[in-house]
Amino acid sequence: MFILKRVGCVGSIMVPQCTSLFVGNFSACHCLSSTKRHSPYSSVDIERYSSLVKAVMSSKVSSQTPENLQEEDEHIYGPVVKAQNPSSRSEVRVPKNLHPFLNCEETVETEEAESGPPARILLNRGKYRSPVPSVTRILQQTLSREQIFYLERWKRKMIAQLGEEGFQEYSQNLFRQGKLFHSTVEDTLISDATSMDKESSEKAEYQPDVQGYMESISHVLADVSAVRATESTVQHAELNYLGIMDCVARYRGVLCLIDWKTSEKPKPFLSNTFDNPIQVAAYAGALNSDGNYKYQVENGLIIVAYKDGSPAHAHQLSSELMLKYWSTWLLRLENFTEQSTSQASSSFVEKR
DNA sequence: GGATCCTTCTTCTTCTTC
Repeated sequence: MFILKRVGCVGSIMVPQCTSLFVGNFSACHCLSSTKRHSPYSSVDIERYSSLVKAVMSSKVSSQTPENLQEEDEHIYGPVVKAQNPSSRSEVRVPKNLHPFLNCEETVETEEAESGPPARILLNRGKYRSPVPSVTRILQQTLSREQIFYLERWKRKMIAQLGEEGFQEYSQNLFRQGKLFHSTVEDTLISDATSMDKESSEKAEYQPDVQGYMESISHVLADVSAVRATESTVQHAELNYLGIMDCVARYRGVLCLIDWKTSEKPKPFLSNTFDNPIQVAAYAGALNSDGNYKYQVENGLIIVAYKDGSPAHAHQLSSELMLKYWSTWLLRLENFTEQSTSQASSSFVEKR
């Protein structure tokens, strides 16, 4: 098989640059192309230029072959992760335990008093790792092979650019900005909820690092009302997981579980947000089963804020979408549980 | 004071033709 890579120009002669398989067999390649249509190659005096063609092909200008490209890729990005075959991909996996998203025993009570400061239930954990895993830990430990591959590749690229220390600094800075942004949003929401004069906070001065992000979400904040909870712990007793949700409030009149995000890249589509919708569904499902909250949520909202102040993207998750992501969450939870049990049993065997 | 936990982010691209 001959693979035509690109057409280069040498002097006034058009020379097809093929992979190494092509070298020394110009006529065969020529025949392939001439069967389709009359091309400029047909007028090339093959005998006369064969040495030139060989010289060009053996030069170091284009020494790439599929073999060394793969080698190079493996060196830079690690071994190739093969995509799933279409038949297995089309199979729709359904969680074994299709737990309801809404707690049917409780009535969906959303009309209760919505004034006063928002609830904030702090995480109260023991001294050592609790047997209840968190949403973040579960999502991190059940990433797909594809996600792990792209994340690792990105990390290697960044380290190549910034160096190990530079990358550490860069990551820490992203986390620091994210945390600062979250606490600033929370402060703003609490002060808006407790203050009668909402206008005053709209002209607030923020720390330079979050000024752009706050500007970015200003149009979203204008649509947020009746904040019921901020940075509050939710726990699903039956499914055994917990987490800290960002916010519950009305967005354009609809009660939503809101997750604030910062991003360097624009994320105009929900698909750009990776596992964020699953995270939101996981928190909402936990909240709906958690007796500390006297209401339930059926909708979600992911707000992606940008440092340059450009308008944040707001991805609203309808109740149908939330159910879809709830189902995905249940699968991830199942995977996590299976992993934990197999790890526990293997360490038990090792100890014995 | 030290250790631990939950978060905070990061991925989905690369060349052919006008």
